[in-house]
Amino acid sequence: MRYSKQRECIYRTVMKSDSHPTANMVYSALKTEYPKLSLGTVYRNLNQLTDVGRLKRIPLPDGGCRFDGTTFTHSHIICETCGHVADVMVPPLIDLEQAIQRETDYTLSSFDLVLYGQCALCHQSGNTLS
Amino acid sequence: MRYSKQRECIYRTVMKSDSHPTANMVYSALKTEYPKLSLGTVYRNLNQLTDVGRLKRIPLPDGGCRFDGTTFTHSHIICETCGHVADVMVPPLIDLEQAIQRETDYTLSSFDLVLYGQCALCHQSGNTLS
DNA sequence: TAAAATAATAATAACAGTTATCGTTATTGA
DNA sequence: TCAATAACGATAACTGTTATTATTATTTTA
Repeated sequence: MRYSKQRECIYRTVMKSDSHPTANMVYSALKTEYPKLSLGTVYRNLNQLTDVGRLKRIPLPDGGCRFDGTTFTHSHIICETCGHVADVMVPPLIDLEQAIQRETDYTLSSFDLVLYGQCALCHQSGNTLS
Repeated sequence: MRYSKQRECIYRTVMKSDSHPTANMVYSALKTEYPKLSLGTVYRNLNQLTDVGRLKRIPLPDGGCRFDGTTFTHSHIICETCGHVADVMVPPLIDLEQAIQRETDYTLSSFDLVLYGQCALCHQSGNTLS
């Protein structure tokens, strides 16, 4: 993996963001400073950085996906009203592997826990989607 | 919601399938018997049935999504090699709500637990993706 | 250090899954 | 039975993402 200015910017943008940005959010954040940046470049680099393990991919139920610079094991809670994504450390799911072995013939390798709810802002302001 | 022959077929196809079919799988399963069936109709009805709560949507990490006629609370384990999706009853995540309250300001409403691994067939045959 | 080799880029086309449009058909309630 | 309208089929459009290709930038090595 060769150095590139674009990759460094893209990586730093994800790292310094606390909003688990999408590819498009990264692109928007950078296009003012680097007007010639291509959206394809953003996707390519986010994927490469993910493959290499420097970023994590968060697939969303609507098909989109977000990127996370946090590497330690954690889950995400998504506000069903405004779409904000927050980090959560969940208690270790100790019984999980035993349950898998009991109920299926699968070999477990990893899991994604995605929580849904409403963030404090949307909750207190009574916002809804409809 | 008005009756339609197409909706009934689509619903029954998901219910009797054990493979958590995609919209396209439902379409393929029915197009021989109903050659004039439109893929748009399949999507429209799967979405309607999901909105009404008669089906559940399983969003996959690759952006695709599958549908499930099982209504009771359960999770899914996905074979990373062949893509097969199996049902799993996971032990109740008792400490989850407390962890959310401790760490975030979100109100929890639901969660999706998606497990990844390898099914017995792929495991014993040594299959890999690459 | 200069030149060759080749990753990475920008621009853009292509692609997959899904949703929207619209004229037609089928269900339903009066 | 017939008017109102939900649902349909066919197809266009849309969204998020990946592939292509000619060009540019980084790295290797002579």
